[in-house]
Amino acid sequence: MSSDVPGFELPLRLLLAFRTLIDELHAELSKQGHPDIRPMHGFVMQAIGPGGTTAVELGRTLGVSKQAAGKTIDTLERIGYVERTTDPGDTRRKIVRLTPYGLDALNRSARIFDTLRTRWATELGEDRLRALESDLRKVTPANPWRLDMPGWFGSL
Amino acid sequence: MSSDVPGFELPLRLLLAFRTLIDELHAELSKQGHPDIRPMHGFVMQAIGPGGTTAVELGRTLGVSKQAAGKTIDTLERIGYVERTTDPGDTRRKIVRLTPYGLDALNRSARIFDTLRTRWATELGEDRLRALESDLRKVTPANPWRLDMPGWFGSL
DNA sequence: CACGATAGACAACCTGGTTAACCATATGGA
DNA sequence: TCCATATGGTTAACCAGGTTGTCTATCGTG
Repeated sequence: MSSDVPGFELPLRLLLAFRTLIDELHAELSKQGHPDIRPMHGFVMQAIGPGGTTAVELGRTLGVSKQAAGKTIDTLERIGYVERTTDPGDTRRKIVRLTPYGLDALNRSARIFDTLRTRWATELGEDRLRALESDLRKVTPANPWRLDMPGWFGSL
Repeated sequence: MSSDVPGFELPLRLLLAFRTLIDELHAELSKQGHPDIRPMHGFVMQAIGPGGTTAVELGRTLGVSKQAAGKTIDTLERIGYVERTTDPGDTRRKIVRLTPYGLDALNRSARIFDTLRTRWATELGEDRLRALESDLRKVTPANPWRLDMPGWFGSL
């Protein structure tokens, strides 16, 4: 049957695995000149992308309200990771762009994640890791950016 | 190499997979008479266990402050999932115990998780799922209850 | 050109964290 | 035995990151 694993273990392990990666990422980022970055900031910056975005658009991408997106942008702006510039073609819009510092954090994050992935590949075997990735893709939504976590990234 | 997967995908998929399970759990719990339960409550109740605990102890188990644990207990008490009784042997301590309603939620959660696991086993194949579980165990801490997520279960 | 739709900001509120301070009770050593 | 210290719990003030509702400014179209 299916219950030799007490129901709670699988979800817990998934969460823990995520946490493990994120914790190590931030320990490393901290060493590499980004001590103030918070776990979700990396995801938000990834969602902003190199081309920039707006608060409304970011909210849609992340599945949170435009106000929540605006607050997050405020924070990111305050600590120097993004900047707001007004769109010359539409003065209502404010384009949010990564600063060089923000871009640096994003690039370092990607490299660190690659390193961590390599470590997992060593621990599990490349084949097993690929299988794991493939299986995770099968059981999760196609568009990974539609996080829809008002409260995951947040309350819970 | 390792970068045919853009670094961010693995952590994201782990989080999404967790989310997927939790969302379906709560959709189902809601149908089964537990509409007010929040995602973390199940984990907290699991951490409380059938024998009961105290605020300080629960805080230690979950890796949050005793005050935070106390607040969570307040909430759980308010919605009827736990009750506080004073310890006759030490009048400072207040034993937190699951109510029958709380126990019911916990039991149903376990059953629903089992059902979801079975669905994954169908989608992925039992062998693949076992491999996934085994691999997750390899890359996560031994004690899954030491969540240490002040801010995961929480801010981020 | 007026009106509806859109972008952004602001306010009030909620949840689940944090520290700090405090009170009551246990407990162990002089 | 008594007092100092440690421990359990509560309260208060704060923070981050969500929510909804309201408001203003601007865009774009009939």
